[in-house]
Amino acid sequence: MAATASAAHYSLLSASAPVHADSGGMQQHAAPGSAYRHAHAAALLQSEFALQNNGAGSHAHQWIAAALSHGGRGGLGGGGGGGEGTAWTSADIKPTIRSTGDDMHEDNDNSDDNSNNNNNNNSSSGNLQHMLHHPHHSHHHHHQHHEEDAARAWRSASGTAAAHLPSVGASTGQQSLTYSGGFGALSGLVPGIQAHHQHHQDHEHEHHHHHSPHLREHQHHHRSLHESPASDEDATPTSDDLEHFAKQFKQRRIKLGFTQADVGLALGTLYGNVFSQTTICRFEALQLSFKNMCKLKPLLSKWLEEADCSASGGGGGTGLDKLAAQGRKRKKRTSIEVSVKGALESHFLKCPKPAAAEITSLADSLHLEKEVVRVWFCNRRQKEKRMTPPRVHPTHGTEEAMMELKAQNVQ
DNA sequence: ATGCATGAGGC
DNA sequence: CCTCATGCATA
Repeated sequence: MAATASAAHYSLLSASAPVHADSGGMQQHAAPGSAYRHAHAAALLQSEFALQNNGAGSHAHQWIAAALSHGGRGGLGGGGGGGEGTAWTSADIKPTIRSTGDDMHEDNDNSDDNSNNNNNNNSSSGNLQHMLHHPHHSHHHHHQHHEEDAARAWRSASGTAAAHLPSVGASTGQQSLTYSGGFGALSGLVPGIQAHHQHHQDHEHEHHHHHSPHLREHQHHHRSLHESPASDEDATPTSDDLEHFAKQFKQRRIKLGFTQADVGLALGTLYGNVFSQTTICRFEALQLSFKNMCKLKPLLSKWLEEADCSASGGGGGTGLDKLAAQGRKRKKRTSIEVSVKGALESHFLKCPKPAAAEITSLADSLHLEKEVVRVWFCNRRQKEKRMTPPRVHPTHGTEEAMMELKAQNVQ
C-alpha cells in the first residue's frame, strides 16, 4: 500500500516527489481485525513542544538546510554537528571528524556479531568501557550469520523518559508546513524573552532508583590515580550520574524558561556546537548511547552554569545568524504502517542483522523499498543500544507481531 | 517525543 | 553495508 510507487530517487530539487507514504496521513491504522496496538508509549506532546512552535519556535520548518556553523570551529561536533544541517549540498566544508574521535571512542557494549569488536580500547583507557575486556579478535564482519546478540539493557527502563502527563492536552496545531520552497530564515532567538511558564508537571520525582544491577557495573573500571569523581569534569560518569544529571538538567532548564531547542542553539553560540531539540530531548530522556551521553554532559553542564548566572542578572542575549544553505531536498519520511512495523519487529527478534539478500526479500514482502527496510534495521539496532532501551512489550509483544505476520503470509 | 533519514568513518 | 551521532519532519 503505501506503494513503493516509483523506486526512483527523490528528486534533488523542487519537485515534491510523490513519494509513497503520505505523511501525516491516515495509514496508521492497522488492520481492523488485529488487536495490535502500538506497544510504544503514545508520546503525548509536552508543553515543550507547544512552546517551540508558538513562542520561540523559530526554527519550525525548513526544507533547506539551515545551520552551518558560522563562527568558531566548524565541523567538530559529531561530524554532523556543524555541517550536518547542510548535508545536501555537501559540496564544501568538510568537518574534521565526527566528534568523539578524541574524547572517548566506541562504546558498544555489544559487539554483535563480529563486526567491530568491541571495546576497543582506545587509548582513552577505556573510560566508558565497561566490564569485559576480552581479547580483541580482529576479524571483521561478514554479515550472514547473525546471532542473537540480545539486548543488554542498562536499566530496565524507569519512568524517566516517559513523561506523559495528562495535564496538557496540547494537541498542537503546530506547523502547517507549507513547504513551498520557503526557507524559514532562522531568526535570532534570545533565550530569556520566552518566559513561558509552562504548567509542566512538577512531579519530576527525585528518586525512583531501581536501576538494574548491571547498570552500575557498567563503569566499574577503576580510574587510576588522579581522579576527582565528585565533579563531572574529567571522570567518567556513571549511569546513575548521568541519570541524575539529566533529570536535574531538565528541571533547571524548565525553571529557567528555556526550551530544548533553546539549549541546543545556545550550545552553538557558546561552544560552537549546535544541537537540535531532538538531541537535547534525547539527552534528557537518556535515549542516547552511554558514550554520547558522556560527551554531551560537559557541554550541557556548562550551559547550565551560564544560564544560571545570566538568569538572575539579565537574561543572556546571544545573537546568532544563519547561513542559508541550498540544496537537496531530504527524502520524505516514509510512514510505515503499524502492521508492517509489527512484521519488521518480529524479524528483528529473529535476526537483528539480516543480510542484504534478506533485506531485499523482506522489503519485497512488505512492499517497502529495500533502503527503507535497511535503515529501519539500523535504527532498530541503535535503539537497543540506548541507555533506556525499548521495552519489549510488557504483556504481549512478539505474539502480536506473529499474528501480523500470519495475516500477511509472511511466514 | 519519536520515527525515519543522512553521512562520516570504518571495515 | 555497518555503526553512531544527529536532526528534520511528524504524531
